[in-house]
Amino acid sequence: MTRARHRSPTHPGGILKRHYLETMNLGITEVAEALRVSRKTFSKIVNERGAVTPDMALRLSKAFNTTPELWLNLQQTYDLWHTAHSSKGWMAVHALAA
Amino acid sequence: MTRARHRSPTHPGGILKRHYLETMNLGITEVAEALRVSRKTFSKIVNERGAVTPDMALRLSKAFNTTPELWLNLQQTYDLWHTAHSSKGWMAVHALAA
DNA sequence: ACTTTAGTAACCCTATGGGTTACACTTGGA
DNA sequence: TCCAAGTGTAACCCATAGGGTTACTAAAGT
Repeated sequence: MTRARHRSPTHPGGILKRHYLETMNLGITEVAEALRVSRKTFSKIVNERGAVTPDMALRLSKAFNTTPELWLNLQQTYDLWHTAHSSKGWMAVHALAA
Repeated sequence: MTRARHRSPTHPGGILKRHYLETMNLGITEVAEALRVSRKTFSKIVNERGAVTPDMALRLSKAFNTTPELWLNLQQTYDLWHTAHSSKGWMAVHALAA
């Protein structure tokens, strides 16, 4: 089952900012051009105002030599936590299996 | 890195249909009501014409006593494969890290 | 003081999830 | 045979969200 967390999981933008941009001394404009996306699109993600889509995950994986799953998993964990804590319709669902 | 696959990964709808609905002898209408979503919404997913969202993953996890990650991972793998094979803009991205 | 880099707002377009209603098809039981 | 139930889906409506461009503002660095 979902491990209970008290605080929001890390947004992929935070990882990008701290573990990539700052560490490698890269700017948003620079990376956005390398990714072949608009500066706005990348800026939104880095500042945690946008989500990493499958297409963006593929771009990030090529740029930083990682797996696309790394970024999608971060995004998924983030999204799931926020959905679980902001909507409650799913709590009304009753089990069909034991 | 992404493991090369020749064929599309399984859509969560296929798992639902074969491993849950058919096995447990459940109908779409029945499950849709249990999930508290419209028949159409659930039908689209089962017939692989709709995606499992975080909210739906939570509903499915309660109904079938699984983790929401199970469903989201299936969807993610499916989406990633299709994005990688249908768009190619990401291939133009050049590495910023070795 | 000028240039570069960033954050962001405004606006447009497109895609998609989710709901309701309605129609056509299939199947099983009365 | 006839009807009800279950199912797939189309037509519509609404809201959200990603992505692009342009432009303005602010903060650094040269």
